[in-house]
Amino acid sequence: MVDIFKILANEHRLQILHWLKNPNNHFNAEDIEPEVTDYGVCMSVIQKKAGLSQSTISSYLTSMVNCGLLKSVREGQWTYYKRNEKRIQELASYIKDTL
Amino acid sequence: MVDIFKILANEHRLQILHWLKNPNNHFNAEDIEPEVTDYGVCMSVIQKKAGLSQSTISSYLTSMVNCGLLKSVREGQWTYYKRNEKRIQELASYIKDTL
DNA sequence: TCTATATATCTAATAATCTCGATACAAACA
DNA sequence: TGTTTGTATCGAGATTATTAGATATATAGA
Repeated sequence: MVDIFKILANEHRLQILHWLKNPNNHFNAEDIEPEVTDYGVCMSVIQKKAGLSQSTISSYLTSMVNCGLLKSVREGQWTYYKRNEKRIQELASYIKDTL
Repeated sequence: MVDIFKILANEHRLQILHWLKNPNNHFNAEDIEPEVTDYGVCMSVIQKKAGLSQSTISSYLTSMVNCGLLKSVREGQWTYYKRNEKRIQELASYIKDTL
């Protein structure tokens, strides 16, 4: 559980999580088709919006997948990321009932 | 919100929050009367249980008060700490609905 | 095969956090 | 007033996080 909080203890990662809640509200679907799909949003699109380096975003996203907050799918040369809503609700429940 | 997650991103602080959820289950009320009261639990009792230095616990508790997770009351030479349940539930709601 | 694009990994510099001991302050009490 | 107990603050060394650039890998297309 500490590991999840460590991931959330960063402005940029929180933002990414928020953007991915409603990708169409935060990423311009017209400009970036087909990088926003049912699979999620691909790294380069997230990276451009975040304004951090590609290596930083890559390691952020990897860590978010590792702690279960995101899921990823590799499709050709792209890796798509989406939220793991189940995990996020589990976190909310944990704080509500157990923390 | 990031600041709250930073506070939670530490094993010891998480433990303290958990101990204070049910102080009587975690602190021996007989040994330490009257340090566990309606006001909460005093610092020295928390410090002894945590096994970290007094200065560390003091700054942890202060930071937890500052971010709203705990409330404190000074009574004579003691400072008592208890959870801010309202704030904790707000955090759970934020994660559930907004994050 | 050569090139361009997307992603992943490695290395390193800077910044922040962790944690302690020393010390200061504050209250209780002999 | 001097001493003890509880708490707060300061300064510093060790550890961890942040973040970028360089480089490697993988895929798609000319």
